[in-house]
Amino acid sequence: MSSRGVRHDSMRARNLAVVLATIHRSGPHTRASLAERTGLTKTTVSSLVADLLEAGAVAESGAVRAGERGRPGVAVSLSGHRVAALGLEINIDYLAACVVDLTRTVRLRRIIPADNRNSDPAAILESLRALAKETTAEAAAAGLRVIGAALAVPGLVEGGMLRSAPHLGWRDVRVSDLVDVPFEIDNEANLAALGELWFGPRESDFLYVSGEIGIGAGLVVQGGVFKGTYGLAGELGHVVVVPDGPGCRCGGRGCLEVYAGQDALLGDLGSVRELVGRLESGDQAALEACRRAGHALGVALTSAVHLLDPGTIVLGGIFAPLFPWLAAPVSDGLGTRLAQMRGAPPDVVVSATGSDAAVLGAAGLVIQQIIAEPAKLLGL
Amino acid sequence: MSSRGVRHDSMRARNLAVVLATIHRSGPHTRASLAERTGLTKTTVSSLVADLLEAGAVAESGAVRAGERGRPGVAVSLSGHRVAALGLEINIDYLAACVVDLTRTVRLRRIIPADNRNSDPAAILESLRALAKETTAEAAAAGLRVIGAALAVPGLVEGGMLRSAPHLGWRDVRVSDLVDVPFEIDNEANLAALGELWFGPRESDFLYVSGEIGIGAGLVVQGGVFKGTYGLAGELGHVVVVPDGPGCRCGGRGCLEVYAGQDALLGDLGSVRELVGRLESGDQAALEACRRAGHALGVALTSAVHLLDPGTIVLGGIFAPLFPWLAAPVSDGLGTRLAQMRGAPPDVVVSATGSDAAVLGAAGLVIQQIIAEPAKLLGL
DNA sequence: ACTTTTAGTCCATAATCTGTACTTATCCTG
DNA sequence: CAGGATAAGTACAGATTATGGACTAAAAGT
Repeated sequence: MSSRGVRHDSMRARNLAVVLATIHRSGPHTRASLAERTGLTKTTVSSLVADLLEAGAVAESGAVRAGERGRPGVAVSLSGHRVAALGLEINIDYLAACVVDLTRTVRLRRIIPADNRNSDPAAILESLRALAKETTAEAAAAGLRVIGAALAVPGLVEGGMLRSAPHLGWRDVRVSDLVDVPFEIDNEANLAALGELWFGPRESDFLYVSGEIGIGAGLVVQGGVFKGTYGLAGELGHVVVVPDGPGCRCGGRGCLEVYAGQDALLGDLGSVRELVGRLESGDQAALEACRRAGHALGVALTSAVHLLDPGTIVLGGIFAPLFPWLAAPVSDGLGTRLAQMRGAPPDVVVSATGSDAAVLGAAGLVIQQIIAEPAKLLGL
Repeated sequence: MSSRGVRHDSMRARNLAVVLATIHRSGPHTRASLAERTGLTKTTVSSLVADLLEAGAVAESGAVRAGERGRPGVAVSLSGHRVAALGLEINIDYLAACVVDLTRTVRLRRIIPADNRNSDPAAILESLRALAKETTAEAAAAGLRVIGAALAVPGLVEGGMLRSAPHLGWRDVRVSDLVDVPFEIDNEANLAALGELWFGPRESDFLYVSGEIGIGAGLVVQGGVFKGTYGLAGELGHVVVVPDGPGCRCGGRGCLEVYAGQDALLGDLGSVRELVGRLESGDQAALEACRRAGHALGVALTSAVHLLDPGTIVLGGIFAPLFPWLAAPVSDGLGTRLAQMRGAPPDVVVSATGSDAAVLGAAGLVIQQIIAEPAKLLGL
């Protein structure tokens, strides 16, 4: 809770952020239109823009004629050529890194396949450090200064510490000294949801459903992920579908995960790719498995919609490739169950960012912080 | 989205709010301790406090000795003697009003019994206007200036307009000219949740469950109610308990409301009071009805906890008097279902504000706005 | 060429906060 | 009980930042 008073320097910091955020939200602006938008005077805006130019956050990009007459303004837009953010990801079977510039353009992408199940944290983190160093150097060669980084991990994060990552077999791992710029760590599902927000075609608030071995969900609202009191919100996989159904590893019964988790969907099959193959060739057992999962997903999402009221539902993770077969049963379930309560049920759409969502979200998180607090991160 | 720049006057407005909020959150402070807390200088704080004193928002209340030695400071605390807020409520069988001062002390309370089912909006609003006028006058007689009002209604509110209130039989009613101070209108369940926050013993975030004819819930997080994209969040009553259970008026099947709504609980009985009587005398049918409802509530709340992760669950509305019989089945259900996923399930407690929650929440909303923007509402 | 219009800058002024010095009030010590 | 130590609160000059009107710049229309 920010209970700090506003001093002169924080006033200026705030105004720098307001100007930068305005450019970020609604594209290139002239100083004059920025002044109108922000309610500041042209003089003040000029001075703020001068600082942002010097810091490399924005660039002038040619003349714009606003009305019919008069001197044309100079467009000021985000600069994609000076500062950048590093996104990192540790997952079950790979390490990934990406560099994203201020305009949210992906400038670099690296993936190292690896088997990280039940692995030694120290060794993996050493590889990740090397990857980060290499990627940062490559970015520097392209003229980009990496000024912040974030890491996505498949586990529960609390206070900058990885509390537990069951699939990696890690517990209470502190990740530090990974890079020599400000650094953050967050849950993969949360960051994937943000990746979809910033790198997908999303506009309004939505619920990102991430099917993996478990099923998670990230509610994106007002540009952030809703986390709950203990950071445990969004456990869609354990929403009750059948109150006295089969037992689940969580201790409950009839959870969504039992019906639509990766194990339930794949059955004897080895991979999602294999399942898609079967589905494409019309295999009845595979089609039936998808129908059942879709139905259960529809029931769980009905509860989620009543509680969270998201504008859109985005299916990601392994649900993305299965979307053609899941969409109908899910939408139908939502449609009939929600019919009377609201004009129309939320749209159910497929994730646009696919398996890159989490790394991109990590880099995007840093970009968002730069735009929210340019003075702090750009040293103004 | 506040994209306005900070000017000199908004800097001062913000600092007035910071000082007032600090006093509000952590009790009386001396100017010196306010300076330390807010990061402002003693000089600035003195000047801000002078303005707040003049506006009647705070009062000096005697000396405090902070350490062992030195000049004692003067305690500055919220003033309960100058400005106040008016809370109003329209419900099925009454109109209510209350006046609350800045310290959130209830100074006045009025209830007019009435049968408002399928009523004429104009007539009811006329009674309410009279009630508001009367109450404001009475407050004035006690030296309190009412500087804002809010109204709680049992229905869906959108953009300052009452879209629909099924139990009143109202649709698209615009409420205006009710009082001659800034005025707001909001949903009864939301305001009841806030009432519990501000007038009950709550500290952290919680989920307020309001049992009425339907079952609503308000998730209180960071001092506000989470509303969702279309303001429809918190419909706990239609969370799916049994996917192919009996049909519900919402179009779904097996919703919580079917098992734990007022109709399901009361059965042939006429009122909650009657049900409580039966329960107290050990009536088996009544006990069984409560057990069933409690079990269903436990299932629905399990889903809610997985999605929303509230720290505490507060049972209000008709669930409050039934709490002794509901608590065990609800807690047991949550406990077994949530066992593996988290250290402990959220506490399930009874509402402390009872049926006053909504009017109090309405008045509290205004108080909160005064504290959040003193410059605006106190004319500084 | 002259007017109109809009963009952007200059500079004196205004609003607000800061920092140091000062006054006030209390307790402690000898 | 005088003198010192300590802390609260105030006064005032100074620093920072935004404002507002005047000014310059660049384009279009006449």
